[in-house]
Amino acid sequence: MPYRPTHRTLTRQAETRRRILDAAQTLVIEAGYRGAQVASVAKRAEVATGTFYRYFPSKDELFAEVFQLATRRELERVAIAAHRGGSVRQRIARVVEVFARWALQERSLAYALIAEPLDSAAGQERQAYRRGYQRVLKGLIAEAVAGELCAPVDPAITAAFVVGGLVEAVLGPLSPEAGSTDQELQVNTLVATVDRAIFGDSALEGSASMAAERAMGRVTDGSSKKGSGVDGRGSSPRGEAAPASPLKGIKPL
Amino acid sequence: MPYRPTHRTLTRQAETRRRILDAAQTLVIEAGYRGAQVASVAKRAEVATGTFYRYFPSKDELFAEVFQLATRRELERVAIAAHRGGSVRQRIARVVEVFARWALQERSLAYALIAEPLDSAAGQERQAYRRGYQRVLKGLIAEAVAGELCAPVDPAITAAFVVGGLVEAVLGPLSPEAGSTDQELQVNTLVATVDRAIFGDSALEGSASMAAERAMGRVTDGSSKKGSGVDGRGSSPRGEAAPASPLKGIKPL
DNA sequence: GCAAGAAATGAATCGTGGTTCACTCATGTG
DNA sequence: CACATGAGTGAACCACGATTCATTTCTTGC
Repeated sequence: MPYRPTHRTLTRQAETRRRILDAAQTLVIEAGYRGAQVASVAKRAEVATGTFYRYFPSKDELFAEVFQLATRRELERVAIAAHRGGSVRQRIARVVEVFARWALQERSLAYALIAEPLDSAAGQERQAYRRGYQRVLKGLIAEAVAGELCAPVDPAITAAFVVGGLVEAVLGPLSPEAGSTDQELQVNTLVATVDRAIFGDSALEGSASMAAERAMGRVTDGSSKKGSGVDGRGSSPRGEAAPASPLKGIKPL
Repeated sequence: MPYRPTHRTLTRQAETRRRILDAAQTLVIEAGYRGAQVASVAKRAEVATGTFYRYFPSKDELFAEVFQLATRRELERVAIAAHRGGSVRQRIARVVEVFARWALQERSLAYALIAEPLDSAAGQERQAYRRGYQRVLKGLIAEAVAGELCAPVDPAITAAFVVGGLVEAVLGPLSPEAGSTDQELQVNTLVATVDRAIFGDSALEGSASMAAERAMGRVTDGSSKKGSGVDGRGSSPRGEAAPASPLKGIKPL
């Protein structure tokens, strides 16, 4: 009975599998899901396209796994942030902080993971992050409502609102210039905004992450006028209170 | 010089053009952009595919126009809501209300217009709505900040946050069951949430739309416990304050 | 070294969907 | 009516990208 996979062989195969997964993730980060064709992934992993199908049944399966790995890793961090001690309010602030910091840091991956348009594909899998994140927030908000720490808002709707808001605010204009803004400041702004959306504007009590307090401190700081320098992109020179036609950029026709 | 288009001919051509546009919009509403291939549009408009290219240079151009028409129509309504009298706070509430009500009513169109993943295509055009809507809110928020009616938040970031939040909260789970929730209630909840996110939780003063006040009134209504019946989808039976693992639905692997 | 499989390969295949084009039909003009 | 020219047609074409498969190249056990 000639041939039976030996240890060395199995090891090499495992390595190949990992190489393909890595190549896929790298490509997603560099070029988005759209730029990650099977051919490119295979090339990057230094195998032939045919070999790819020896390790994965389809492209979808591959990316389902890629997204799952990244998603799981990140959701775990968020979950931890949600459970480490402190008041609900502090925990919410921490969760937002963890998310915002990660998204700003690993912008490309975060974008591919939760914001990039991908029609069919592993789209289902991809939504796991959003859903999971929403679930964490929903739990925290429900806890706050139950403890009468905030107005009796609907946890599900509010959680959805917050997640959508964060994603848009952080990843919305995925313009070329990435580090154009003071990250720290942006994170604090978002923490404060979420805090206000859920708890209103009474001052944050405890300590812990302090992020919210810091940002809100800026707020009561009489020196600031508005605009505050954080702009998301150096768009309009002034945050004019003027109407600013919403139809700009839309051809009259 | 034989032949020169007569009036009747020109009229018929204009009609054909409109038929194609209508067919395209209808298809987008019914099947999303993905289900709107040139062949389908042509068939629906009762012309041959070749004829289509006699009226539009490309599929992209067609949908750019389709999106533009819908976008412009809707943005105008929002802009009007933003300018009709009342305090800034009231106007913001009205803008949110107009948006939310429209999105809930014309769910499919709204989804295709601002939430459906569409990779390349007329994607640029499509973003016009989001951007325009953001611009309106940014203006209003800047006005509020200038008048010191709210904390000196960053108008751009806050506007992005609000738009993203609304889109997610209204169109996020575009599940089959559309009218599963009390629309009015959902609108009020959102108006209240946005109001809180921008102005904190002091009571809304004026009158006008009153939507926010109504929703906030519910809030101080001692009878409601939490959950409030509005859930976005009949997910978990109870909005348990418990952790609720965020990793649910993600295979261990 | 050698035969029996397994693994790797990449060119060919297939499906999808936008775009073209050779042709027919309709409509004006003299 | 006869002809010129635009309009309409739909089958063919093309690009792109996932998947397959006949062929070649290892691996293993003797």
